[in-house]
Amino acid sequence: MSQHRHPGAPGRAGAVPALPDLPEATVARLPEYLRALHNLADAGHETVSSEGLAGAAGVNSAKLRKDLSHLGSYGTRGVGYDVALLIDQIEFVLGLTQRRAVALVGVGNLGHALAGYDGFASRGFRIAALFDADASRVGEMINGLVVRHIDELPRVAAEEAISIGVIATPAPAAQAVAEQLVAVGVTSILNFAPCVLSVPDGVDVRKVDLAIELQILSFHEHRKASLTALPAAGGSALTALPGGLATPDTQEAIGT
Amino acid sequence: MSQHRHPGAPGRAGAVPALPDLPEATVARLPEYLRALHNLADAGHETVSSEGLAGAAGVNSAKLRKDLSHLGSYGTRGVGYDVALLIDQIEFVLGLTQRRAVALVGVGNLGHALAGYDGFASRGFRIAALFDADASRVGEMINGLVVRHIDELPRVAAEEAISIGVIATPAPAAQAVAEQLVAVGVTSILNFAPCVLSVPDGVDVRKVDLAIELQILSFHEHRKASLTALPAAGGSALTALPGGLATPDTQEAIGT
DNA sequence: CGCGATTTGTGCACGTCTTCACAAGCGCCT
DNA sequence: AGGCGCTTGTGAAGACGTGCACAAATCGCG
Ligand SMILES: NC(=O)c1ccc[n+]([C@@H]2O[C@H](COP(=O)([O-])OP(=O)(O)OC[C@H]3O[C@@H](n4cnc5c(N)ncnc54)[C@H](O)[C@@H]3O)[C@@H](O)[C@H]2O)c1
Ligand SMILES: NC(=O)c1ccc[n+]([C@@H]2O[C@H](COP(=O)([O-])OP(=O)(O)OC[C@H]3O[C@@H](n4cnc5c(N)ncnc54)[C@H](O)[C@@H]3O)[C@@H](O)[C@H]2O)c1
Repeated sequence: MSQHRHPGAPGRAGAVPALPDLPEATVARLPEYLRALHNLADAGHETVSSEGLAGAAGVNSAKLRKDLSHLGSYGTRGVGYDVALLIDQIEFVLGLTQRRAVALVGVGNLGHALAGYDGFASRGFRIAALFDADASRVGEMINGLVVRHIDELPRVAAEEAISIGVIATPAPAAQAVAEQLVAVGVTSILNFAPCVLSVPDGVDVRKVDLAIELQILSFHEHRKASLTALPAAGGSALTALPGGLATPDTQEAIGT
Repeated sequence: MSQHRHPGAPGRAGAVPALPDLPEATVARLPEYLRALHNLADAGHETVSSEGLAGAAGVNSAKLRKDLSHLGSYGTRGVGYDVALLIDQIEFVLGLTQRRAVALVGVGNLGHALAGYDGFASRGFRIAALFDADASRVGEMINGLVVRHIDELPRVAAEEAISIGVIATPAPAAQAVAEQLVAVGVTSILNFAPCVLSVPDGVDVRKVDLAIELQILSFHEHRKASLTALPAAGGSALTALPGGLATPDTQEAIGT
C-alpha cells in the first residue's frame, strides 16, 4: 500500500497523488478544521497559528499540529499556517476538489429537510438526484430537483456519476435501498435510518442516529444527576431507581 | 464480582448495582445494543447470545461482552443474555427510565423534520417544547405542539423540566441559543448547527454535522479512487486541483 | 548580521480501546 | 450424577489516540 511513491506535489494533473493514509481520528477532524479555516478566510485572515485554529475548531493545538503534520508540512515556524493554502490542501485530501454528486433516497420528513439544505452545496457536494418509492411523491419538485422513482436509480446513477448515497427511508427499507445503491456502484453511504446495514467490503457506511445521540446525552445527564443527588438517596423525583450508588473516583466537573 | 443489589428494576426483576462509570466508547454503543434488543424482543426472543446480539448491533462479540460486563454480570454462561432484563438494565444506565423532556430550538427546515419525528418518543424522549425567534413562526402547530417564542424559554423550562436542548438554528445564532439554554439549567445539548459551541464545564455538547459526515465519506472515496485509478493516471478531468492553486510542491518526505 | 520572540513538528509517555484466547460457569442429556 | 457442549467474563497484548514538552526553524528588528 504505502508505495513510497514520490512524495511530491499532489496537484498538477497527471500524477496520481499518493495519499498519505491518515489516522481515522484525524480524518474525522479535518472537516472541522476546514470549516474553521473558511471562517477565518472570510474574516480576512491570511495566516493562522495552530493555537488559533485549534481554538476555532475546538481541539487541542498539539493535536491539530499532529493532524496537519500527517498531510505534509504546510506551516511556517514562527508564523503559522497559510489559510488559503491549508484550505486547498485539506480539500484536496478530502477529495472535495471535485463536486461530488449525492443521491438522496427517501424524500419524507427528513429527506425534505436534507434536500432543501444548502450546507451541502457550500461544502463541496451537489445533490444530484432525489428518489422515493412512493408514487405520490414522484414528480414533486424540491429546491429545483424533481423526485424520481427509485427504479430510475440505475439510469440516473450512470448519468450523474453518483459518488455518495444518502438513505433517509424508514429503517425496514434501508437495507434494500443500500443494496440498490451498491448495485449501481455507490461505495459510500450515509444512513439516517436507525438500523445496521450490511454491505460488501469496500463500501463505507456512516450512520447518523439522532436517538443515539440523545441517549448518550441522557447517560451523562443521569450520571450528573446521580452524583449531585447522591447524599439524599433518591430523594428527588429525578432518579427513578434507588440504587446503591457507589460512585467511583471521577473528576468530572460538577460546576454551578 | 458484582453483587446483585436491588431487585427493583422498572417493571421486571432487574437488579441494579452501582452506577459504574463506563468507558465513553461503551456508552456510545449501548444505544445500539438497546435498539437491537428491542428488535429481538419484538421478534419474540427471550434470550440472546453475545454473538447474536453483536451481529444484530454490528459489532465484535468480544467487545459486546466487555461492554456489558461493565454494567455487571447479566448473562448466563451457556445460555446468553435475558433480553428483557438487559433492556431494562441498559435503559436504566442510560437514564431512560424517565421520559426526558427535550426542547427544540429553531423550527426551520430541519427543525420541522425533527419535531415531526416519532423516533424520539419511541426511544425514551418527549419533545416538550418548540422555540423559534421568528415571530411569524411562533404560534404554528407542529405535531400537536405549538411553536413558542424563544423568550418564553425560561418559563417553559421551569414548567417542563427540560432535560436536553436541541439546537437547530443557523450557525450564527447557535452560541447565543446555547447560552440561553445553559442559563435555564440545561446541561445537555445536541447541536445541529455547524459551529463550535463554548459552554461551561459540566455541560455536555454533542454535535451532528451532516457535511462532516459526507466529507469523511468523500475522503474514503477519494482514497479508493486513487488506489484503483493508479495505473491509468491520464489527465482525467476528475482529480485536478483548482487551476488557481499554486502547486503545493513544498511537501517533503513523509515517511522519514 | 545576530538575537530574541514566536511557532511548528515530533519524540515520548500515558491512557483508552480493541481483539484474542481461554478458564470458569451453566444447562442439558444420558 | 457426571460429562459434554455452549457461552460468558476477563487477563493480557497490541493498536490506536492524546497531550506534554522541547528542539528546530523562521521572522522581525535593532
Ligand atoms: N425525521 C427526522 O427528524 C429523523 C431524525 C432521525 C432519523 N430519522 C430517520 O430517517 C428516516 C426517514 O425519516 P422520515 O421522518 O423522513 O420518514 P418518512 O416516513 O417521512 O419518509 C420516508 C420516505 O421514504 C420513502 N421510502 C420508503 N421506502 C422506500 C424505498 N424502498 N425506496 C425509496 N424510498 C422509500 C417513503 O415513501 C417516504 O417518503 C427514518 O429511518 C427515520 O427513523 C428521521
Ligand atoms: N436542513 C438540513 O437538512 C440540515 C442538515 C444539517 C445541518 N443543518 C443545520 O441545522 C440548522 C438549521 O437548518 P435549517 O435548514 O432548518 O435552517 P432554517 O433557516 O430553515 O431554520 C432555522 C430556524 O431557526 C430560527 N432561529 C434563528 N435564530 C434563532 C434564535 N436566536 N433563536 C431561536 N430560533 C432561531 C429561524 O427563525 C428558523 O426558523 C442550520 O445550522 C443548518 O446548518 C441543517
